[in-house]
Amino acid sequence: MESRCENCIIRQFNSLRAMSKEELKHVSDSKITKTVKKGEPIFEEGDKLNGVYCVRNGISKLSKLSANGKDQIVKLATKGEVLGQRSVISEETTNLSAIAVQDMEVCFIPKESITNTLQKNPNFTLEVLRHMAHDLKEADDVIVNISQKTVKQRIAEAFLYLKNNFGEDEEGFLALTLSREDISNVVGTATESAIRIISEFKKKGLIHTSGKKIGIKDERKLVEMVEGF
Amino acid sequence: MESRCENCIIRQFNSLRAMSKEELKHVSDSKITKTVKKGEPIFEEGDKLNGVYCVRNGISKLSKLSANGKDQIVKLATKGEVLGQRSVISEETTNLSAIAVQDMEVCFIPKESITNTLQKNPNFTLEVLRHMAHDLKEADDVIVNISQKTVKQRIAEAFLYLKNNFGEDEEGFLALTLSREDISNVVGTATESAIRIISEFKKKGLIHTSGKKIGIKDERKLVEMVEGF
DNA sequence: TTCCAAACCTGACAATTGTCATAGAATCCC
DNA sequence: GGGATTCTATGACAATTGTCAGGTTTGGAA
Repeated sequence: MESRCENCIIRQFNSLRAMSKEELKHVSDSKITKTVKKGEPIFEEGDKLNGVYCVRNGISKLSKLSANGKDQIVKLATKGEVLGQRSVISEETTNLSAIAVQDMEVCFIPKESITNTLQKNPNFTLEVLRHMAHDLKEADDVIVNISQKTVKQRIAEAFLYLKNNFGEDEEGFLALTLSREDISNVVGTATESAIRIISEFKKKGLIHTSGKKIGIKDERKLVEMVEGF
Repeated sequence: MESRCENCIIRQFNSLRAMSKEELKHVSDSKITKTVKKGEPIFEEGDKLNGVYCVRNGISKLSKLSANGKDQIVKLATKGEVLGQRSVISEETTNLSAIAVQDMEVCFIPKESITNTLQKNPNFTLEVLRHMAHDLKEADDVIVNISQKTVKQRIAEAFLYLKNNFGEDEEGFLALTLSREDISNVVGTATESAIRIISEFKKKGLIHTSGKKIGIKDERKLVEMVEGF
């Protein structure tokens, strides 16, 4: 894999593309590439982050622990996304945990590179701002969905989301396989409820499964369900 | 009321404080002060915004309509907050409606003043970024609360939030009086459920009411309830 | 003041969802 | 390969929440 940020394609997908050559060079010299195995944390809620993590490969769940001991998954981050930005910008401990749901490769970028650039390069700052504006809009959508839709609708929506964002494998299964527990943590429900609804979808022919893997069979009906029919 | 932005105290509470004198002068020359009566919209979901609105007085609810016809209130904005920033920054139509829940006075600032400054003044951009980072963190908290807490807990939490953020009047009632429907739209539940729970709280001596007005009587028990006792 | 519409409230019931208990299936590790 | 552990699955039940269908109160306009 390319080890210089200047040549890293991933950069095209995130705010780092607004950095100047010299800034990138500096980032590249100070960055550390890490591998994170499935199930391992990149960072955990409450950590003080000394930098951000640029995802080169794999997928991470960003979650927050609630008082009753359940995790709520707030976002799934993939190739090209930068984790920990918010924490570094507001100089607070992070409010979310980032845990790999697949083996990952990430680049740790010390916060100095980021904060320096934020102060000097308005284009970069603006680019980061645009990304955050987008995230905030998505968060608003999540709020409305969770509060106004039934668990059934939210699960149907989650499957469609997984298909649209992470695609399918050759056999027609969702490329990103989440445990039943993770699925329930995405939609904000009990694991048993999620399992039950998955069984129901299977019986109705909306999806097919093989072990943990889930494939979408009748996308149209799923869409209708999300919309409330 | 002071009509020049340079002298407006409100500015101290938001990102406008990072503007230079000349930038502020420009904003002040192009701004338009408007009054908005209770119940009237400042803008509505889907509108293309040509600027942002700086709240000088009063309170606005930011809400999003769901497929089933119910509004979900995502945030309550008060004096000093700037509405519509996200939409202007990402150059998209707004995803939220802003409706006054009290009579308001707002300053409309054309987007050119904002976008120009965003490109030229990194301090301003960084300041806006910090605010948005904060909003995003709050949105994450809302997601976790809504999905992991019961309606009862969320209503208790809403009352505490209203007290902490908007205070109480001389008689000990919450300074911001919301309709029962608005309360239910904040916590994401049916209006009847909200009313029922409010009655229950009253019976248990946690709150007292007078018409629409609600006052907190036993803050400690409300806090315990939110935490799950 | 009086009337009307909107907001508030309550009951009854049904649907949804969570909890607990238990069992089978898959996976990991030695 | 076998045993332990984790994940998946299902049933039974209870709790929560939503819906519908009335009432009552309140507030504002004529």
